[in-house]
Amino acid sequence: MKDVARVAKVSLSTASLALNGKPGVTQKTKEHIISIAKELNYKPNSSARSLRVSKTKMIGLIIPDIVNNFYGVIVEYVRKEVESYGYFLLLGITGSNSANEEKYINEFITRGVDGVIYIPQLKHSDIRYVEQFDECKIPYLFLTARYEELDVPYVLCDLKKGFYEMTKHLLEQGLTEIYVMVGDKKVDQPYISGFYEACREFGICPDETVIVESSFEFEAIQEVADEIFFKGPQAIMTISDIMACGVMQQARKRGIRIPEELSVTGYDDVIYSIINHIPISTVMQPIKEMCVIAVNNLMNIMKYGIVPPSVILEPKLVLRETTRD
Amino acid sequence: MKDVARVAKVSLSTASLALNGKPGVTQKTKEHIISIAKELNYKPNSSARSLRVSKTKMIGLIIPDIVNNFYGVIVEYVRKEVESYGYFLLLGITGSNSANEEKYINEFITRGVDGVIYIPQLKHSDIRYVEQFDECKIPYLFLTARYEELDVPYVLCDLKKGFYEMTKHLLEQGLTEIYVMVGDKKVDQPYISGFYEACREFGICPDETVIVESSFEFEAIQEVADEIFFKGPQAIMTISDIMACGVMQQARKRGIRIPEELSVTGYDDVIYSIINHIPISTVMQPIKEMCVIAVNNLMNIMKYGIVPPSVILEPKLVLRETTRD
DNA sequence: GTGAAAGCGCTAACAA
DNA sequence: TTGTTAGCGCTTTCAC
Repeated sequence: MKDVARVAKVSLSTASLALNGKPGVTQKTKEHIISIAKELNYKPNSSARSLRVSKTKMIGLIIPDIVNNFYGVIVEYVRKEVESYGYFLLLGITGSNSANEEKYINEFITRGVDGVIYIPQLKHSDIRYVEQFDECKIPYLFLTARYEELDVPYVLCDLKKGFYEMTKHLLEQGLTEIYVMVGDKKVDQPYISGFYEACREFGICPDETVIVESSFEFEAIQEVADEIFFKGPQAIMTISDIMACGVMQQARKRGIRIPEELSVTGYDDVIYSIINHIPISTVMQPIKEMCVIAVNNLMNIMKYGIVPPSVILEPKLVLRETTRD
Repeated sequence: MKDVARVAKVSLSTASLALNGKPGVTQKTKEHIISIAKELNYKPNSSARSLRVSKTKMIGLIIPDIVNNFYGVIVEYVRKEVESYGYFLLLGITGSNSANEEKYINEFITRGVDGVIYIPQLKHSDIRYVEQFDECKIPYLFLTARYEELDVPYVLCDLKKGFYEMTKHLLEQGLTEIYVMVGDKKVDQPYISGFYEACREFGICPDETVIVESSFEFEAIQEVADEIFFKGPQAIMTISDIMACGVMQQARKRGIRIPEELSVTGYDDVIYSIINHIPISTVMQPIKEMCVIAVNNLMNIMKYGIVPPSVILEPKLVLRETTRD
């Protein structure tokens, strides 16, 4: 910038004002300076600017896993929204590992992000990590999750309700032998509650054995599916579209016809449910809306310090071909 | 840091040395300083450091699309590798849009990344954008692509060879009515060349009508598939696993049995080919290897200024259930 | 409307 | 081994 100022024969401060489009410079000198800057191929140094103004124009986003399409979509929407505000997105991918979550929290603080959108997988024991953001006065909010013990704004979709609706739909079709495949009974409690609530309304009360856990490894899903098949299920509900894919593949190996002999449902309504050879019935989370609201709310905290109310969005059934009509 | 130094009763520079683990400080004072820093919850300011040392410890990665699993996997491997060197990954997602590519090139320069890994989709007319990196002396290399007119190191997988092998495999099974679905005939020339080379070896020379273009929209793929079905194909080869999914879904709608009546092949060997109800035969790109080599090569340029030779890796056929044995 | 100068937090050369 | 100091590139207050 020094060079630009020198060549344009103005002072450093005038150059700065002009290049940042701030008032206090004649239209003519401004244009002159800008043209010189272009000529010299001037590129501002954002480290210097950040140091000076204590703002980096960066927003951090912490997600568990980028390979999963669900988070890929989130990244895309958050990025678009964040950039529309003139910010740049910094991505932290934790692999659902608490230590990594802490690592990225620190990384973001050190790099000086102006705000953070956080999809936590933090165990309750490690929850205090996030308070670092409070100490450093960095605005943040949770996306797709919340912790009752923490007074942090969040935006998420009502998982329990989605699972409740899907269960109800299956029950209404007269299906009773329903099994539920989850990742972790504790973590996935909302889905399980939704399931039991619907059952209760239909006057049935399946015991705990219908809830089965599986890791998210594709082979593991298939093995667990096999175990369920053994019990003669009429329907297998899962908590993610990719799980549903695993169940269906195994069903094919066993010659079980879908949906005639077995209904299978996913959750999230991401690409896996759409591209599968037999499109999968699932529960839609309004991902785009969640992301837009999250970014807008964060911006409000950043700009005006007002903390907007947390929001819980409605899920929606998407019935395709793995359930009967 | 000033506070840390004051509380520890040492000078700023001593604190700096200690906190950065540099020699020139007694073990004892060092530990003392570090403990004080922890107590005060000191977090270094990387803007200041970057400004001072003209290094940001950030690597930029430019990709076309994060929703696509192929790039998601790349991000994951590149991130892991980059972080093992103590760097932080900055992501630029262009949506295959030249203007966005330029935007991120500038963004990365302004933010001062120390190096860039670039998956370009740049039209040849816009190719000069990348020379900005040269002007700013920022090391960079291409991943999954190269431009003959540019003397920039690259690492990629031999697309032509992969398609050649798959075509040969199909031909060996006696299939002759083979159609090829590409995105853009120009861009996807390597695949097409591989196809024709294999055909030539088998003494056949299909005319140009067997090569059909489709956008990557899922509905578009299905429509194009329908058009091909009309011509009575024995096999449809595609250039991506997700395209193969689209073809297969449409085949199901038309009651065409796979692989008995129709062989379908994908490309890349990413998650879509694995989780599909009928697992898809495809061509594997050694993504992990590509990423590791790319990062290592970039580091070598950054550290020693030596430009390692570009590399072209071998693809591998992965035969699953959408082709006959 | 324009310029001079201070200082953001840190590192590194040099002095002690 | 430790301390003093200059300066990285930029913004912003204040004087002119």
